[in-house]
Amino acid sequence: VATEENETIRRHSRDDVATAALQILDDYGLGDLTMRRIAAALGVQASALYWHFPNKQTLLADLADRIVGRAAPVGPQPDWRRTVAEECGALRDALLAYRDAAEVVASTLALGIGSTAAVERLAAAIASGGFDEETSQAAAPVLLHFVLGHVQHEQQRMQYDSLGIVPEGRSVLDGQSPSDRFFFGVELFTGGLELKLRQR
Amino acid sequence: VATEENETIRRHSRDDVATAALQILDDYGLGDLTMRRIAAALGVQASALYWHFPNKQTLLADLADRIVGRAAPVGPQPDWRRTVAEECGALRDALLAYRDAAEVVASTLALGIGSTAAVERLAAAIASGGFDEETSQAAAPVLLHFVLGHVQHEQQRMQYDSLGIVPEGRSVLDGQSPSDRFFFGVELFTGGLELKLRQR
DNA sequence: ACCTGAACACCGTTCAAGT
DNA sequence: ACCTGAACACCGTTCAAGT
Repeated sequence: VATEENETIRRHSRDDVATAALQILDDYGLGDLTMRRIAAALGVQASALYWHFPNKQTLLADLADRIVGRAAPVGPQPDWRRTVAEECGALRDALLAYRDAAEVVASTLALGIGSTAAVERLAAAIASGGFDEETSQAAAPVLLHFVLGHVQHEQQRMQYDSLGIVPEGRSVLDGQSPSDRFFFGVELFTGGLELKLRQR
Repeated sequence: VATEENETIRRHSRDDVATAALQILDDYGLGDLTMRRIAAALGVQASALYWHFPNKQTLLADLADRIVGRAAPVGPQPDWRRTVAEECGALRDALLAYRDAAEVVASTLALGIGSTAAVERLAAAIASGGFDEETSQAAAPVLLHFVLGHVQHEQQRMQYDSLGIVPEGRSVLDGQSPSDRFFFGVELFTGGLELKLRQR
């Protein structure tokens, strides 16, 4: 007879739900990421998800954590500005790995839920330049806002492009790649910090 | 007998709808800004709104334009960095004037709808520092992303505070006001540009 | 020119009940 | 421990029809 440790009667775990949600996010975008759709992908009723997550917001925060958590570790760099740039690049790559990821992370950040892993990594990178805690802690969110805003735009553009829509040929900027523009923005930040350093 | 130029039979204009929506946004927040609620405020069916706006997204874009359009003009300043800071401050004030305004503007910006007024003002301010078109055009969105991200956080905090929720005492930053932190971020940007200028 | 009424195709969430 | 089924209270949007 079947015993209670029979693994085959196991249904879904919290992890299964998050994985299915991440898949839907990447395949269909945030607009199609509904509780009903996630449930359907798991062959389950929407109400079943509420055993694993108290609400959709919490699920989204979990997805945001997973996305940011996949950011590659950054090794030692020649200087602190390079460290910050590499850290931002790693975060950007992690966001670009999932459709609408920047929007997901930005919204959970704005709601004050979700982990502080991203800001902390950036703060640590800045602090490696010899800045005091106060400066690092103040500068990190500034950087993060830029990164999220920039990638959000990039991903929006990707959407348009995949739909064949070409909105307004922006003459001047066409010469630079999104990646170039991104690191230009990062350099503006580190440049500002550099100046602060020199003025001491 | 009544003639067709009788003004009293006039119902609502596009402007009335936007004004009512702006009022609801400020009083109840973006989450409660539904087509049905706007219609109710005007004493009208939700479907009536679709005579004035093709969809909700367009309405939101219009609200974003109105909010940004209310930003105070900035007079001549002692130097370009001050000009940029004042311009950012004016934009911030305009956003702080309406509840959830930063989120409204950010979302329409991300969607690629809505006017480019905000970026253009910032680009002009930067260009006043003697930067070429390419640099100004690349730097302006960077700044805007920061401004929107920052104010979004401020407004989120205001929400929490009004609900009596106090999320995690952030020891280090408590000494600085949101306004201080904002202008610190702006200075990081202009500092980075300043450095670029000196290196030429 | 501006609006109604009714409908369509959805949402997130709750909760008693099942296994 | 995990899920069903049914319901609740909503959404945005369409469209024929009214005045």
